[in-house]
Amino acid sequence: MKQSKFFIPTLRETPKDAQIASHRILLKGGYIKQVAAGIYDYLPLAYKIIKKIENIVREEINKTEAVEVLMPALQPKDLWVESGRWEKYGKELMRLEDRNERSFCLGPTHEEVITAMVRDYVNSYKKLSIGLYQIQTKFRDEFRPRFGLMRGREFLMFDLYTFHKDEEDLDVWYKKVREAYKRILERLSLDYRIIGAGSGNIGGNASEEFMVLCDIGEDTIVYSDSSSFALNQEICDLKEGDPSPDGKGVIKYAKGIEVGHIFKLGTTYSELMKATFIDQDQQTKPIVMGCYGIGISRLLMAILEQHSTDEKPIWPKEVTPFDLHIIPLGDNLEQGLKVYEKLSKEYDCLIDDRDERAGVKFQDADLIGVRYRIVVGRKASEGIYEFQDLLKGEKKELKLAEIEKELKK
RNA sequence: CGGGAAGUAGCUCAGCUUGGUAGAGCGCUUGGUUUGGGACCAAGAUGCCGCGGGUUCAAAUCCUGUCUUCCCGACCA
Repeated sequence: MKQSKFFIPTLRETPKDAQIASHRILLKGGYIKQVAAGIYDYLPLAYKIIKKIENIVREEINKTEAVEVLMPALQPKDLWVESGRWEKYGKELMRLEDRNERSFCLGPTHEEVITAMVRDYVNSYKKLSIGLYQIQTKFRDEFRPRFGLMRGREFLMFDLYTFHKDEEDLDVWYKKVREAYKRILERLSLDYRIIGAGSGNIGGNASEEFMVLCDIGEDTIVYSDSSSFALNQEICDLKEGDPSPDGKGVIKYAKGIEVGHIFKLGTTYSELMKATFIDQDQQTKPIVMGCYGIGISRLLMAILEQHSTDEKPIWPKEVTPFDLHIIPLGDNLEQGLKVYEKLSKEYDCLIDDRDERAGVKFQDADLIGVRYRIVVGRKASEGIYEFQDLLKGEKKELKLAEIEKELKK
C-alpha cells in the first residue's frame, strides 16, 4: 500500500477535546474522526485494525461451533414489548417511528430478535444446542458518551447467543466461550482479569466480565493479590488491605476497561418470549440461554492504552495495520519502491511514497505505529538500509537479505 | 438530568472587558532554495465569528433565546 493513497489524515495539533492517550492517538494519527458526540468515522487505518480484531474474534469463536449471522439494527417495538424492555430499557434505547408511525428502536443488543428467530425454528431438544453470533453496530443513547470510542452512542460489538436444553448444557458452552475469550485477549496481547459481576438490566443469573487493566478504566476491580479471586466493586464492599474471602492473599484495587461480558441468561427471555421446545420426556420447556458480548471498537482503545508510550503506539503483531513500514528519504523513492515490491510478496507493506521531508515522515510513522521500519536513506545506493524494531528500540544497518532474515526470527 | 467550560479559516487559538465591519501560527496553492526527526523565502486562496431574535447609526463584541461540543456527577451490555 502506498501511503499517498491510503488516506491517513494525521494532525499536527491534538484536538483539545481528547482527554486520554488512546483517544488522542486515534485523532492525531488519522484513525477516527468525530461526527457527533459518541459517533465517529472509522478511517482506513482504524478500520483495517478493527477488521483484524474482528477476525481474531471470529476465528476463536468459530472453534466453539457457533455460527455467524447478521441481524437487523432496526427492530420493531413489538419484540421489545414482549420482553418487557420497551419500558425497562428507558432513555438509553434509541427509538424512532416509520412513516406510518409504527415504533422501532435501533438495537442496543439482540436478545429479542434472536430469541424470536430461534423460537420459530427450534422446537425439539434434538436441535439443541446451537450458538449464533454477529458483529454489528449497536446503538445506545448514553447519558454521557465519552473518551472517544470508549463509550460511544454507536459502536461495534460482537454478540453471541447460545441455546440449550438445560443448565448443564449451557455450562459446557459457557466454559468454551470463556476459554475462547481468553485466547482472543491473549492474541491481542492484553493484560486482563476475569471478574464476577452483576448482570445489569439484561436479566439472568450469572455473569463474568473481562477487564483490561488500565488506569483510565471506568470500572474498579477488587482482586486478591495471590489468587484468581476478583469482583467488580459494584457488587462488593471489600476494602484494600482486607484479607481475601478465599483465604489467599489480601485485597487490592485496580482500574479496568470492560471489553467483554459473558452471561448465563437462563430462561428469562425464553419464558417472556415463549421460546420453548419439547424435551425427550415430552415436556414443553423454555430454552436455556447464554449471551456473550465483546466491545470491538472499545478493544481498539484498550489495545492502545496498553501498547503506547509517550502517545506513540506500537501495534501488537496480530492487529498491526501493516507488517512493515518502508520509508524512503530524499531521492530514494525508486530504490524504496524496489524494496517494497520485493518484500510485498511476503509481507503487508506500507511505503511512504509522499514527497515529504524526513521529519514529517518519521512523525507520521510514529503515529501509525508499525513495529518494523525500513528506512531507505543515505546508504541505499550500496544496498544498505536502516532496519528499526520499535519495540526493542533497535536500529541496524542491513542489506535486504539480512533484513529478511531478521523478520523470520 | 444537575454543576462547570467552550463554539471565530481544515487544525490550534487571539480579538469580546471599553461596539467601528476579520486576525495569528500551522495546514493548503504557485515559484524558488532546501532535504535523516514536523525547513526557509516570496506571492496567494480560504470565514453565514454555531443559529435565531433584540439593543444600536453600527454587533464577533452588549442583551436574550436556542443548538452543539467537552469536563465533573448520577445511569449502564
